[in-house]
Amino acid sequence: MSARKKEDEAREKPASLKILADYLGLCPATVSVVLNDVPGRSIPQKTRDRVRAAARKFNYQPSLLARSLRKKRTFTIGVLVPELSDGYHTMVMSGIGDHLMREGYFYLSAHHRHKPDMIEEYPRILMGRGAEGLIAIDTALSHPLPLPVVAVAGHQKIAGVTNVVLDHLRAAELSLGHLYQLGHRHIAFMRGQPFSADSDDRWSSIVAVARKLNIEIKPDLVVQLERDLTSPELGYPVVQQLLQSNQRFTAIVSFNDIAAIGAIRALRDANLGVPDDVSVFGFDDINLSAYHNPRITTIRQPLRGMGETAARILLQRLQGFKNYPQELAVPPELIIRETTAPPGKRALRRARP
Amino acid sequence: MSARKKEDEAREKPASLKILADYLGLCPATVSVVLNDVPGRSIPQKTRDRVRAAARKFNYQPSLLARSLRKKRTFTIGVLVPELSDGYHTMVMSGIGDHLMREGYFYLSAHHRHKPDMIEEYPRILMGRGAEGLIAIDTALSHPLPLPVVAVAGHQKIAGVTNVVLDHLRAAELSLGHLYQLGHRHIAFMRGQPFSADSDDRWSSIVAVARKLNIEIKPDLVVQLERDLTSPELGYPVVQQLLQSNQRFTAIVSFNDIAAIGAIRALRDANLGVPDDVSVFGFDDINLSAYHNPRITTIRQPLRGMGETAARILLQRLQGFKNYPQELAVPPELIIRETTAPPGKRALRRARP
DNA sequence: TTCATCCAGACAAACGTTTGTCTTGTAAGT
DNA sequence: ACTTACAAGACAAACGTTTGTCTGGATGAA
Repeated sequence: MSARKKEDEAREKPASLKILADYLGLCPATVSVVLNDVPGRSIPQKTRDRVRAAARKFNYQPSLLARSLRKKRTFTIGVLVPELSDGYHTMVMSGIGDHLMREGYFYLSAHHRHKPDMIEEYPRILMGRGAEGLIAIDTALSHPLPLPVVAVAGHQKIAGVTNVVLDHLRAAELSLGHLYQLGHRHIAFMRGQPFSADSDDRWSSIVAVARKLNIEIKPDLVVQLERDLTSPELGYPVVQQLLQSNQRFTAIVSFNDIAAIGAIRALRDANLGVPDDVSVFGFDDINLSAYHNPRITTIRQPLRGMGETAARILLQRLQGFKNYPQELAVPPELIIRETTAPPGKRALRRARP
Repeated sequence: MSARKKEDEAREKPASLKILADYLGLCPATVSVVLNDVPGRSIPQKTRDRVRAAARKFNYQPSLLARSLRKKRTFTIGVLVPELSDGYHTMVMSGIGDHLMREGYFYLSAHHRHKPDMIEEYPRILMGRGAEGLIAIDTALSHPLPLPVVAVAGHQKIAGVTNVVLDHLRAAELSLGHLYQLGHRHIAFMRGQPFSADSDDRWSSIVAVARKLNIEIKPDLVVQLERDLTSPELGYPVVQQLLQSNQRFTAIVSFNDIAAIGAIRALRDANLGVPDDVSVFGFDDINLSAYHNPRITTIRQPLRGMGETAARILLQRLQGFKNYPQELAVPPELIIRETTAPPGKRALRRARP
């Protein structure tokens, strides 16, 4: 009986303020005042209780649409992301979502698959839907927008856009430093896809650090990722290509962990052991890197933390905080596992036929 | 100059219908009529052109808030999900997002981490925010809701909720059939966490198929996942526990691929080879299963397809389609890779000390 | 009694749209 | 010249809130 009643209530559409007011013999404004605890209004406690009881009884849920229209606050953020099923993006989104929901905001997400027309169109649509601010993950924004924007892994400096980025120089120091210390001098590199926001920064940092360490970057040992994939298949063919060049190398610096997994597989399929013959260095430290076989040595990006940071900055900006940073670099962390070791002999032997 | 102008426009907040109307010397209603191509209204082409030109000039973007309030359509869906960073959920969400955006809908997602009070609260909030329907992924809804709901991997039959589920019986036939055919008779099982919607269905299907195949399920060879994790750490300790029981088994049926990876690692750490000593059977076929070392034999759930199906059904229901199915089972697929092989000798030897 | 005060709540306008109805002005038909 | 008809657009109400102002009545003080 009581369960049945509860069920019925849950089935009903929430009542409007007017219905509630009619039922109570009050006017909608008064009901609104009570339910929102508007200060400076004198409503006797008895009436307040009646109103609250009725609200419960009718399962009243204010329409955020109407409220937003009136108050010009929606507590909604737009999130732009290239792809929903990718580990990097979802990790960042997870941090974003955590922080936003904790602060009472919701978010609309839109994925654009790096298509420029969508990247152009979605911010407008999201604004039309009341987004108060935007967070863009790995998205190549091209011009300023009339609302606060925070970009994660954005590489452009755009007015009004706060960039939350990894400290790529530090990351390159950690990765190349580690390999150098192990004794590697002949290192192959994988460059990220042109559409990926981090690609250029990460590459120029590597170039800078390699120069500092006196590591030569041979053009033949640099391969370029092209495909828009989120599976290890990404890294497989380029490493095959690398092997066919027959150049000597003892280590590969992969663009990310996913590609590193593909790289390891390509090496294995070519009968090369990791790390016995070739060391592989990942990037990101996704969930699975620690459980891959062999466990992947990598640079950890605090992805969830970057998402939270992005959300936090955006909310601060929404609250009128003016002196927001134009860029915020977060420090990477070196995670040494099993895919790196001192240079192997077979790879060298193989390179001198 | 032109670029500069374009930039300025992009910086401006979109103008309202009233501003446009004032500028044009028309009334807002007329402008609305033109921009929406309302049929049955006679507006001369000349005026139409003027209106459209002005809309472009002022970068007009209709407020979906206001429109929704008036039309009582928001083209917004609420998505309930336990966790944003999990591969299973994001894969399904990816399918959902694809279909919804293709059809001009946006979605608000909310993650609840399996907390009952949030699962109770969020649907209300999402409704308040104008969600026309809900998609719940792996979420234990407890009662009917006053709007169309589609559940992916939901295990309850609830009025008004369409369940999109995997055909678990078929999945069990495929997995156990495969192991049986290889010669396995002593099989260990991993049961999913109690809060995971699929756990019970999957288990009862396994029990049913095992009975049919005359495979005995020994209580000592059944371990229960408890922790709310999305990393392989999930499967590690339970397999250690299994090994300590010192019971003979030649194969493990894991609850999912993530846990299978943890299981493989636990076996390896106990000096047992996969599949030489013990076969491991996964579930889900996540991106990385094909690239894990060894490649994981598993059941593929068409996750993205399930997401798309869920979104499609929901949209059909929103369009007033009444004869929607109460449940829709999608067929799994057996993916044979490297973690299963005929029973190993060492595992048997080990079990008879 | 006569103000002034204050309480409780009503009233109205506004947010930005959409849509049904009404009004003008012009052109065509008789 | 007088309807009739239609084109072009104005007008108003509505969606569900919020918020500033206003009012009627009760209460208190002088």
